[in-house]
Amino acid sequence: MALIPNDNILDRMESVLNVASDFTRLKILYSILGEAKSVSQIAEETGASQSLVSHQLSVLKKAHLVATNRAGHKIYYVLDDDHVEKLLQITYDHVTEE
Amino acid sequence: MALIPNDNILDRMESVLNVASDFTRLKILYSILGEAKSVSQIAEETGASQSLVSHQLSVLKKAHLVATNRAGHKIYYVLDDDHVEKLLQITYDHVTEE
DNA sequence: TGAAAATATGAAGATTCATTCATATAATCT
DNA sequence: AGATTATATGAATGAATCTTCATATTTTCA
Repeated sequence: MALIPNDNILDRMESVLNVASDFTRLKILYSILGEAKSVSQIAEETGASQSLVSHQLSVLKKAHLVATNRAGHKIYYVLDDDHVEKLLQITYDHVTEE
Repeated sequence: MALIPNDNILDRMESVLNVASDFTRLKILYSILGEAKSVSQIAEETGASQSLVSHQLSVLKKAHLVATNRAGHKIYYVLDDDHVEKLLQITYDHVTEE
């Protein structure tokens, strides 16, 4: 009964979900959930290479899923807003419940 | 600070999000949100071809985002559970709020 | 200024995937 | 059984994308 959103909104929804739907990027998002981390910290914690983490962070940033704070020559990444954490939580619930 | 879920859970999360992250499939999900619809009804409402809708419904069903009820020679599709509707709502909110 | 540390970027290969077209299966009705 | 309606499936193609390797940029400090 709900109306289908217009194409512009669907395109943006597709983009957000698509960016979230990757093993490495999910690991990165969980890595910085609740605590800002630098690129090298993220690489170490996720086990992914520096180059891969940097590439994927730029994808996440373009899609506004993460944001940055510069401190010296380190760059700290954080989740962009609460929606991202909620998205992770609901997806987690969906795959773990029953 | 949150622990990164194990690889098995991340794989399943990636799969759910990936399946949701497609223009046609998003249209289909909204089409059956709140009301079961047959394949032909979905095709008409979304403007996608019968073949494409059938292909994408099978993708959605394999990922447990939709479920089916047979009635005569029509097959009615519904959202699998509440998480799917919540996933749509949060993603919608993320792209429309500011 | 030069070296070192931290991050970003470009190219390339391999894989995945959305869509279309044609055809097959399944169920209903006469 | 045959015709019709509803849905599913297989092959093929073109486009998108994840990852690695090599290199570039940026910032700090001696």
